[in-house]
Amino acid sequence: MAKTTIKDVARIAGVGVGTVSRVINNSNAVSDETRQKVKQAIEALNYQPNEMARRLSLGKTYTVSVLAPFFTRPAFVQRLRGLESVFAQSEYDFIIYNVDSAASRDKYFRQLSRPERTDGLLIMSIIPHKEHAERFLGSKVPTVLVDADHDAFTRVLIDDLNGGYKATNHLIELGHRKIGMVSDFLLETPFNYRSVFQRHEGYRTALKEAGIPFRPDYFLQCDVDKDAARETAVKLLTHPDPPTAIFAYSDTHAFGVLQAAEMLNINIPDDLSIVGYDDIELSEYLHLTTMRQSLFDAGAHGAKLLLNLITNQTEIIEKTVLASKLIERRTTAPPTSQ
Amino acid sequence: MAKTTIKDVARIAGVGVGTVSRVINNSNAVSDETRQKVKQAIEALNYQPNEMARRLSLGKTYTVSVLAPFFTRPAFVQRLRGLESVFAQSEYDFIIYNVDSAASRDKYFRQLSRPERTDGLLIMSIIPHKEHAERFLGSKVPTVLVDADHDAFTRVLIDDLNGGYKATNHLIELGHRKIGMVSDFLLETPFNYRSVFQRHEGYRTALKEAGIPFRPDYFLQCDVDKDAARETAVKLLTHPDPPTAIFAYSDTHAFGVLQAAEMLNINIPDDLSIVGYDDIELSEYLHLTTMRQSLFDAGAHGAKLLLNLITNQTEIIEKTVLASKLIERRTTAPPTSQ
DNA sequence: TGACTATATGGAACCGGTTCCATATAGGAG
DNA sequence: CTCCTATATGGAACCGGTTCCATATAGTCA
Repeated sequence: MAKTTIKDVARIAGVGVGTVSRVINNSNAVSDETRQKVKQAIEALNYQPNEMARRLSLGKTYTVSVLAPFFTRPAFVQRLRGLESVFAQSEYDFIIYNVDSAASRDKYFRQLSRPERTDGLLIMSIIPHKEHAERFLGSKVPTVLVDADHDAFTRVLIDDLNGGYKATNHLIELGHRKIGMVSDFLLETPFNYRSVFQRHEGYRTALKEAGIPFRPDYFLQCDVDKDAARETAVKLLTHPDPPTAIFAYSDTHAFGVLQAAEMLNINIPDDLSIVGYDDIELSEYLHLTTMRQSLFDAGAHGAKLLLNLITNQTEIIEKTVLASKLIERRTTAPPTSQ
Repeated sequence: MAKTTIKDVARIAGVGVGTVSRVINNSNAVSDETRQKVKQAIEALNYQPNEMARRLSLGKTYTVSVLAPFFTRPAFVQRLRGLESVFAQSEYDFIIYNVDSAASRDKYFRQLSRPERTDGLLIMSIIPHKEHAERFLGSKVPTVLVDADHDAFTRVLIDDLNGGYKATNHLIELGHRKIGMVSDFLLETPFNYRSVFQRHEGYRTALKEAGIPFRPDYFLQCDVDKDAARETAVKLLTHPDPPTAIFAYSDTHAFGVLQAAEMLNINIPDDLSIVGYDDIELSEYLHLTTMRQSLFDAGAHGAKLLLNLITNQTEIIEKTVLASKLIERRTTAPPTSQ
């Protein structure tokens, strides 16, 4: 059986194509009688409109593009779940573009900053440069940032500054004075993680308030990768004057630190306290004290904002900041020695 | 600036639209001279063809649909990574449809079994019923199954039968005779996980070969959910005659069992051995002995098969079976008591 | 009853590509 | 030099919808 088109329906129902179209989009005035005829014809032919023709005609893509670096990392997956829960209810498909290099980022930014390519853009954890930002704003593609800050865009943020502060302060309140941080790279990333800066900033603010000087030798940077974090943590823990507590940029980093401690026979939490960040699923198993951020909510909220932007074409820029919360488990305790 | 179309390019280059189209699709014979003129015009106008118009005209969607239940579970995410690595290189977008109920499965199956809706279908861990299978085959939408078995489709499988066998046999070789299994639901799922049956089958075969009778009271079923698994494991471990070893359907199940053991002060691996399945990232941290399956490879291979099917329209049905491999860590040991 | 208005409907034009077909031109063979 | 063929190219028709515009019909009011 050949594809059935709107013409077939019109013929069977004995009406014009315009009328069929009106029935499908239940728009305007169509008499009940005609509506019935058309609906029966649609039923009889098992007709479904061709999506591509519809999109071309309407000048819409009914597609939302999600740009995410390393979308399979636990924190991203949680946010994706949030996105999915919203987009699945809408008439928009969402396509994930995995950004794993500056080159792929630029390629996707170039391709997707055209309204004829996508109806909306959701960018995760990548701060657009000046050049990119101008392109997006000029192109009028509705854009929402999640976990990336830029004044010109509607965005959903986690209060990483406060989160970094609270994590560090928790260690200080337990009595720690020698507090290291294992961070993601502060400068050398093509993705401009805003959260890296902010958590670092919060860490330093907490130290400062407590009158603890910042020690560059206590602040090490490495990739979001358990093995890299383990090696980095080994360096920190074999320091001649090692810290008694470590704030890790992510739970993944924290797991590397845990592994390093295990290798070096350092007892957790007696000889070393660890605070992570994210509260991914895994963290509960490992009893990791960590900062919980509502990743699912951040994703879901970002998706809602984007759909709203698409339908309402508003110029209003919204900034939502979600809080993180300390979840105390078993990797932090007052320092024993010293 | 208004959208630039192929007509604008034709006008600027002083040629017809047909010629521009030929240059874009670098097809057929176009003289070098003309080709240059057109390319310059494209460059000058920063022209990019409208994807929707192209798709309508070609009668293709350039879209591949991925159906996955619970796509954020670790095992699925790993497979998705594999898919992404292949599709990103191709000209196809891939759209993920999250199947979380029989209703959503049926809805997506109905929608997507039309060639005008999608160019290809990749179904994960869902075995199509007779009715669905017929629909797909009739519709001629190229379809590949990953982790789901059906004679009529090209598919990528893990050898779960052998995997279940090897996992159980490992416990038997260590000297265990009282071996329980914490499984996913064998019957009550709308998704027909093939792997559930197969691992169960492998488990029973290994027992049988060792002359150990199957005990229904040692075989418990629950969702792929750490908390559910914990509760189920508690039941098993507070049995009057508890098993000395447990084979868990998934690593997620295994973590629930680990938690239950911790709650009940049962020592791992001295008082209880545990084997999981999947070898997700988390498993290494927890030193879980488990069956590693190459999830990434399964996804990547499935994607390649699908692209191949789309371009070559072959009728040949391929069946690929990937092996699982025992990774021995620290949750298995010979039984101490009895 | 006639004029005017509101409602319902058919169908052409359009969205922006691709492709087929007709035609023009150049080059080669006889 | 003429005829034939291969190559290059322009442009109409088409993909399958939506929407605007023109028209027909029914209903309202004086």
